[in-house]
Amino acid sequence: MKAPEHEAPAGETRDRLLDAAESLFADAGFDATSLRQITTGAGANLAAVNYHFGSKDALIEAVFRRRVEPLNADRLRRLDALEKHGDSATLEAILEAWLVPAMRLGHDDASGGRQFVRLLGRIYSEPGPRLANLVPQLFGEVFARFRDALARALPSLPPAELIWRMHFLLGSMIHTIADPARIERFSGGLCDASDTHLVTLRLISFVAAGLRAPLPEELDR
Amino acid sequence: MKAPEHEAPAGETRDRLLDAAESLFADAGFDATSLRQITTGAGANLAAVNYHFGSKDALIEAVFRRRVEPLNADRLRRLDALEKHGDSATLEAILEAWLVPAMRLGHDDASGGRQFVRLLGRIYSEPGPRLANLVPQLFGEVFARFRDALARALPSLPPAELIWRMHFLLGSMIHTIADPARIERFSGGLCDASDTHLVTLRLISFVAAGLRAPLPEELDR
DNA sequence: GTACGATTCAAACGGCTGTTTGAATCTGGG
DNA sequence: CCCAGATTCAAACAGCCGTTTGAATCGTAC
Repeated sequence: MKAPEHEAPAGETRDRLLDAAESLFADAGFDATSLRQITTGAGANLAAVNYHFGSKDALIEAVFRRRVEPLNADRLRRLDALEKHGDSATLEAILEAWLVPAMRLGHDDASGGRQFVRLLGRIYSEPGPRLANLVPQLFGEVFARFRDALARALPSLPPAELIWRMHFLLGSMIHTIADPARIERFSGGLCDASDTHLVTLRLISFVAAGLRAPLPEELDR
Repeated sequence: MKAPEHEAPAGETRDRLLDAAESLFADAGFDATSLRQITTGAGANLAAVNYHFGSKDALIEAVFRRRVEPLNADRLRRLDALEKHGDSATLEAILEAWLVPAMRLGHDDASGGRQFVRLLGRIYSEPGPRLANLVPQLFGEVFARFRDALARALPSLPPAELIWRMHFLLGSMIHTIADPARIERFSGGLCDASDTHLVTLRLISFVAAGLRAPLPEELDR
């Protein structure tokens, strides 16, 4: 009942389908990528997707789940480590625990992480009901954990204002991580996104300052 | 050679096609929206799109051009007004000149602006070569004008670092404008995005603080 | 009124889509 | 050895896609 020891291209069919789908989705989008392209790219039969996943939509969801679960685990592990040290963690340290795992994933050329983060940026702007319920499902728990940690690091910020600022910082991070080459095109080569550490440093200093900004008087009532 | 005085639904066929396309694209995306849906929604014949625009891709581009040109004009007019007052404008005022026109467009229920801004958020993450060259084409000149204005307001910030921070700020703004209801879902109703003025205030105070953040020592060399 | 260009229309084009089917093949356990 | 279950396979399914065509219709200028 088990799969064979050796496969033609590499690994199990199921994984090869996920790899091919991930890469093709990143390049062309979900709708523009056909099951025939995916199964051909994976060296599998056309029916393989429906056999292993049930439908194209279920395949898309599986592509996300495979990467997001380790990503969430990495983020939570770092946050736990921070909170173990008694008093509340630095703002910068919390942001680093959120950002670094995604940044690492996006620069991991060995696995398909680089392709995946491009999808991750699209999960928020993708139209239609296909991914609508996926974001809270995938990230809801981790969001809440980081929100609480940030609230402890910024005790004078009202809860609703914290959510607003987390919303802004999410925008910055997604925009940056999802397409590292974008800023190089955008700046005409003036900016260099190859050094992950420096990008992280820039992004954290930007959003940390935004989080710590004094409340406009008009909102302080 | 001119069109008739009165049309069945409203306005010229060309405009009705753009309206229907804009709304359908916003709801379902470019690929998932068929020309048949668009022409039916516009009360036009299936061949109308290819007659008036040449192809579906050209229609997509026309949808963007129609709204972006007035948006750019509004932004530049505000920036010009700021720079007329002799010395360099406040950081907050420049950001306002950038943000308010888009914010207004997104809350204009009469025209299809509300639908359009959802597309605007997608133009950055949309895969494939279809929109690849459109962003610099539509926004390149206006970007450059605002970059120069920001550079004058932040004279101690190195040029490359300014681009990085503009990149972050763009992420926040796009994320916020493209889907005003997102934060209400995201916050479980705790946050209210209905008051444009307050949202603008929050966003500007966040990104202004980020722009003014001191350079991390590691980058200050 | 008639000729002309612009616009609309119904119909068809070839091609690609996601999914299903039923038989063939493979693999490990009794 | 052979059977049961898991996997693969080729083929076909109905349906929708964007685009093209050529004729019909419209409004206007002559």
